[in-house]
Amino acid sequence: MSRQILVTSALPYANGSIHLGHLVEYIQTDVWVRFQKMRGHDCRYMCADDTHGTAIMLRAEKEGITPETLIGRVWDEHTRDFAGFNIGFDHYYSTHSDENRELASKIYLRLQEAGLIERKTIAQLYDPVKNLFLPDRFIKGECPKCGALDQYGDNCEVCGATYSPTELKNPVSAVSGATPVHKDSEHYFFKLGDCEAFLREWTKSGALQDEAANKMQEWFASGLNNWDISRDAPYFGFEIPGAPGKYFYVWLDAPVGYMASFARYAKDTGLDFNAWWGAESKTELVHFIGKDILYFHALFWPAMLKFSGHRLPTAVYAHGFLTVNGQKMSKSRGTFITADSYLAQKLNPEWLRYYYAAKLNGSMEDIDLNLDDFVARVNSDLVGKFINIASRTAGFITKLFGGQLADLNTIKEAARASDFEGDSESYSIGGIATGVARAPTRLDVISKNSAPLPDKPIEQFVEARTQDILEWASIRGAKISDFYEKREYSKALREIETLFSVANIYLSQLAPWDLAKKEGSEKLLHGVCSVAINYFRICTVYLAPILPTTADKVADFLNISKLSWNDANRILFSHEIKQYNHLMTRIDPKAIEAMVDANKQNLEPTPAPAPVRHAEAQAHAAQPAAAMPKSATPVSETISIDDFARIDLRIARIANAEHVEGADKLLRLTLDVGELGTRQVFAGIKSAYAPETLVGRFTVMVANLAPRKMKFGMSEGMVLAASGDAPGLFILSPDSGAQPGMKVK
RNA sequence: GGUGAUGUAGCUCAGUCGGUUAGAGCAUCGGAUUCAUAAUCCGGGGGUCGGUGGUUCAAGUCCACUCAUCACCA
Repeated sequence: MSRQILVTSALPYANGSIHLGHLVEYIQTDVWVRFQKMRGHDCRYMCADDTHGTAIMLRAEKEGITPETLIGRVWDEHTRDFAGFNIGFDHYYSTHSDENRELASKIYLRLQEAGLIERKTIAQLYDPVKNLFLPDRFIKGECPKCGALDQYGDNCEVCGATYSPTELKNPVSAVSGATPVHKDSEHYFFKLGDCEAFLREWTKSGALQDEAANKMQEWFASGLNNWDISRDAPYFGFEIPGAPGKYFYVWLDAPVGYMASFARYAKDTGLDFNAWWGAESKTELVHFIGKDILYFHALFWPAMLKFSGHRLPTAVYAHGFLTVNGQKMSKSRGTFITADSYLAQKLNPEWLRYYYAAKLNGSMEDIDLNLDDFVARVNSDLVGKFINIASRTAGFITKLFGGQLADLNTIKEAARASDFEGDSESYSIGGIATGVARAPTRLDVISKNSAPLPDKPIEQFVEARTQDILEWASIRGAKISDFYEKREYSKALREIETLFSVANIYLSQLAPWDLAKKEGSEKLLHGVCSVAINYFRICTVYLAPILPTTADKVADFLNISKLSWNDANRILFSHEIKQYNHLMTRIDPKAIEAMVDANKQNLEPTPAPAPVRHAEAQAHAAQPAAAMPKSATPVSETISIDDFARIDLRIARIANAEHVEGADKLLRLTLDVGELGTRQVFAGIKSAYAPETLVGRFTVMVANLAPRKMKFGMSEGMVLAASGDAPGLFILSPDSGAQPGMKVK
């Protein structure tokens, strides 16, 4: 029976680029969604940008643009990055939408009717210069416990203490540098404490992983506090109905964004919103999230849904974080890798999808991206064992059999031609048991216990054995689909990798290259290669949720329509396939190094903490530089705007960069300046940059600097770079979106 | 600080209700092979299961303590 499933991933915050940490979640979700769709279920994948909050407001202000412009630009970047990794959202929206405003207001009003909203005046730190209440993360000062300097308002990174911002010694506003003052304000609270009985019950509904349910018990034990859902103006968000000057806290309307994204999608496609979100909905609602935001999705969100008359989540699946080479992602190590920089190195997104899948399971454990292991695993398993099956047999089909696969009987005979023996748990070839025996096989269990299992006599297992290698591969699909369903992708891939192995053993045993030299073996040769191609096709079906692009390429190569899960139960015979073109190349480790280098040098002013989403938590990514006065180079003499306008600054793409023979400090850059053509510039940046890491980067150049003849040739401009007393040299980069030739002003 | 999770081969990970000699892939070493965009097959070596103590006929697995790492603390 076909299920109706609405799936979401957490909404990325519109204040930063998508990086490889984010992608764990989107890839995890996308694989699950694609799997469900392949099984024939009606599955819809919703997401959106999370766009509200103080951080967005200040970031836009700093850039001199409206928040709307900022979130529009980030939406473009995010959707482009996601498309680059084949994340197949059915709809990707924004929380800054009419639908979201309406739904958030409606939910709020219903909670109010239910008596779950209360007002209370609280004192908060206030920036008297910017006239702004300060979120915890925008206040810095000395830790009240250990006295460490320059700590955020919620916890100390030195001693780990947590406290409230009012306890901070010598507090300073990170926005203006002013000393914050205490100021009273009336806030609106959602009475979460009143929902405890319901939440305790819901915890047992099976929607949560065991680990998460344990966590909930912890939270219940420490007591549920009411939730502050309002923020004072100025704030970028939705004004609370009936409360002028008060805005919904970003975390209130963020999860409503799931609903709003669907509402818009439903409007556009004619679906019935209430059938999916009404209290009586028969559909499934599945949220994929990071473990950091469990609190919001396991407490606030179900309580909001319940008491506003909506359906509840069927499942909330939390995953762990990404580490790179065993450590937290770090900008200085170059392991804070953006989605964009991965794609810019022409790395295949399916490699990463495969590697993540090989690591992912249904738990909240962190997963590690070990870059050496990444290269090894993709090259040997994915390309060497899987792709190679087609690569090594397709040539025979094309050259000797006119691209035509053998007929059904020939294939069936060839599928039984090896010494292959398999039951559903293990297999052996030539009498040598291989592979799957990591868990005891059922037959082993029987001999170990020296008595047949009560429900299944040993004869059944023997009968269940098949000598048909294709049938065996087909049978294993049940186990694989079970693992996909449970998000145990690493286990699913283990099974699939066992299939690769069997195919290669089969081929080495039947040795088509020998058959091709032997008289009278044409039929067997044809059969063996056709078996291999069919086997490859079955593997592709199992891999398709992880490797959608490759699966499409395989379908094209095999000259068939898009693969569905049931294709693993069919044999393709007497069918013409196309000529084989290589489906996937190996990873060049140099490209990985280059990507890491590129991320090292692309240092933003401040690091964002790894995979944290959402406003206040990520606020220090938007840290203004003005916060702390520094001893600095004195400012140069004042100039007029006209003086400044005389300098023609342009965006340039570094088309080429090379060492200059005989020069200690210089690199020769060829700059693409769009309509202005190309310029040759000698830049004194050899000490800081390897030429190959510069190619393709965007920077800013002075386009109207008088050309200067140098020993090595003409220099037709100048590249802008920052340096100070400390060692280091940093060339400027525009935000993505800038095009060569654009004027900087 | 409190709570939860994790720690198994050089690397990445399996290991179900405690049960023979702790498994796989990669890496490494030896052999075979040449159809394959150097990719496959066979075999070998490699382990104090973080540490200490306990329960048990039997502990990677259960218990206590301890060390390290990670996360959460609204």
